[in-house]
Amino acid sequence: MKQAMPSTSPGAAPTRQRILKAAERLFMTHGFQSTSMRQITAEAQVNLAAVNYHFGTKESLIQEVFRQRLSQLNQERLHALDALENAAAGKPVKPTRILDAFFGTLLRMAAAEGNSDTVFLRLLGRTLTEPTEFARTLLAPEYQQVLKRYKQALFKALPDVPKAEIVWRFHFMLGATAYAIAGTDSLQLLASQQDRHGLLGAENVTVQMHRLLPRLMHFLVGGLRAPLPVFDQPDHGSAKRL
Amino acid sequence: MKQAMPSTSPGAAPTRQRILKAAERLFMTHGFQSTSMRQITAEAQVNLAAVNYHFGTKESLIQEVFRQRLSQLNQERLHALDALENAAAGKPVKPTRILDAFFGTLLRMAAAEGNSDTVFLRLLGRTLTEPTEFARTLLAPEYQQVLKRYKQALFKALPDVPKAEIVWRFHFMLGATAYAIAGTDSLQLLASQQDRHGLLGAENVTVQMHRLLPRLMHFLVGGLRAPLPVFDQPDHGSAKRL
DNA sequence: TTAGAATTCAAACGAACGTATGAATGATTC
DNA sequence: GAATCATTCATACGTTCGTTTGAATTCTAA
Repeated sequence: MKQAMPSTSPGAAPTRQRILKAAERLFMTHGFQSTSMRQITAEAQVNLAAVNYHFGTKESLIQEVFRQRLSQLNQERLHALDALENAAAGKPVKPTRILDAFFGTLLRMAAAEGNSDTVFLRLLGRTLTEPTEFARTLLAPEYQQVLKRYKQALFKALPDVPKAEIVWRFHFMLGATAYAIAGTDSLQLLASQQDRHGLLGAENVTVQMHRLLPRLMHFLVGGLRAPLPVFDQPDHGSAKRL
Repeated sequence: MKQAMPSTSPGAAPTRQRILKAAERLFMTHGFQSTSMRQITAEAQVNLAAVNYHFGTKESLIQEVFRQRLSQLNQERLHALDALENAAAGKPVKPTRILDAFFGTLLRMAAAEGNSDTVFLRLLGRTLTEPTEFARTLLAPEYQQVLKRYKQALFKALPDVPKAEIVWRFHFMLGATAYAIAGTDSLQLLASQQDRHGLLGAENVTVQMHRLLPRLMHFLVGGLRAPLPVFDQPDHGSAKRL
C-alpha cells in the first residue's frame, strides 16, 4: 500500500539525503532533462524505485532540491536587507551595501561550507537561464518577495535613476552573477591555454569563489552606477519618465 | 542507397531550410534535449526521416543551426575590430568601441532583420549557460579566435588593468549580455505586475532590442571601467602581477 | 523516353526513459 | 512473538526517443 510520502520522519534512513545530494550534483553537471533517475539512484547507491517512493515524481524531486537551498538563501537575503535598513533608520541604504546583501550573500553561501553549496549555486545560476518551464515557475514565487524588497531599496537609494533603468540593470547584474557562478566550464572559452588551469582548476574552487566576490562586486557596482543612456525618441506606452 | 549527405546542393528543395528554421525556433523555446525530432519535422511539415537524411543525426543538426549563424556573426565581429584597429593606426582602440564591436554587433544583428535572428540570439544566449557538452565544444572553436582578438584589444586598451581582471570582466559582460538576450521570460521575474507587459510584450521585441543596446552598453562600460578590487593575499600559482 | 540518382514516405527497430507493482525485508508497537 | 507499519528490492509496464529500412516518388539528364 502506498502512503502519503514520509517526508520528515525523524531519524529516517539517509536515503532521502543521499538522493538529494546525488540529484543536486548530477542536475548541476548535466541539467535536468539529461539526468535520468537511474543515474541518480546509481550515484546515490539506492534502489531505482526509491526516488518515486520518497519524492513521488522526478519533478517533485527537482522542486525539493531547490526549495531547501533557495528558501534558506532568500531568507538570509531578507535578513541582510532588514539589518541594513534598520541601521540606516529611514535613510536610503548605500547601493554597494544593497548589492552585497543580495549577491554577496549568494557567493558567501558558496564559500562557507565545503563545495556542496558550490554545487547548488552553479545549478542555480544555470537554472536561471534554462528553458525548462517548471524551473522558472518554481523559482519565481520563491524569488518574488525578495526581488520586490531589493528593487524598492534600490529605487530609494537611487532616486535620480529611472525605475525602468534600475530594473534593467538589476537584470544585467543577475546575468553576470549567474554566468560567473555557472561558468566553470564557459570560462575555458575565454581563458587561453596557459591560463586555463590557473583560473579555475579542480581544487581551488573555493579559493576562486573567495576571490570572485570582490571582483564581481566591483563590476556590478560599476555597472549599476554607470552614466544613463539617452534615447532619441521618448518612451512609448506608459510615459512615466521618472 | 545512402550517399554522403547532399549538404549544399544548389537549388535544393527547401526541406533543409524548413527543418533548420523549425529546429532553431524549437531549440530556443524548449532547449535541445526537450525538442524531439518529431516536433521538428511536424513543425517543418516534412517527414520524420528527413532530418536524418539531410543532416545525419540530431547533433549534426544542432551544429548546423549554430554554424551558419555563428560564423556570420563572428566574421562581422572580426571585421568590425579590423576596421577599428585600422582607424586607430597602432594606437589603442577605445574600450567603448571595442565593446560595441563585440556586443553591439550581436544585438544589432537581432534588430536588423525580422525576428528570425532574434530567435537565434536568444538561443545563443541560452546555450552559453547550458550544460550540454556538445554545445560548448561546438561553440568554443568557433569563438576562440574572436575572443583572442578582442581580449588582446582590451589588454592594449587598458594597460593598467591586470589581464586576469580583464578576462573576468569580459566573462561578466558575456553573462550580462547572454542573460539579457535570453531573458524574455526571466524578466518577468523581475518585473512587477504593471510593468510586465510594457517591458517585453509580444510585438515590441524589436523595439526593445533597439533600446536594449544603449542600456546594456552603458552598463557594460561602467562595469569594465569600475575601480579595481584589492586582495589581502597576493596571487598564487603563476605570480604574474601585470 | 528512359535509366539512374535524389528525395520522400510509412513503418518499424532497439534503447532509454519515468513510473508502477507486489513481494521481501526491516523496524516498531502491543 | 505477532501484527502493523515503513522501507527496500527486482522486475516489468507503457511511452517516447533517435535512427534505420526499403519501397515509392520525384527529379535530372542522355
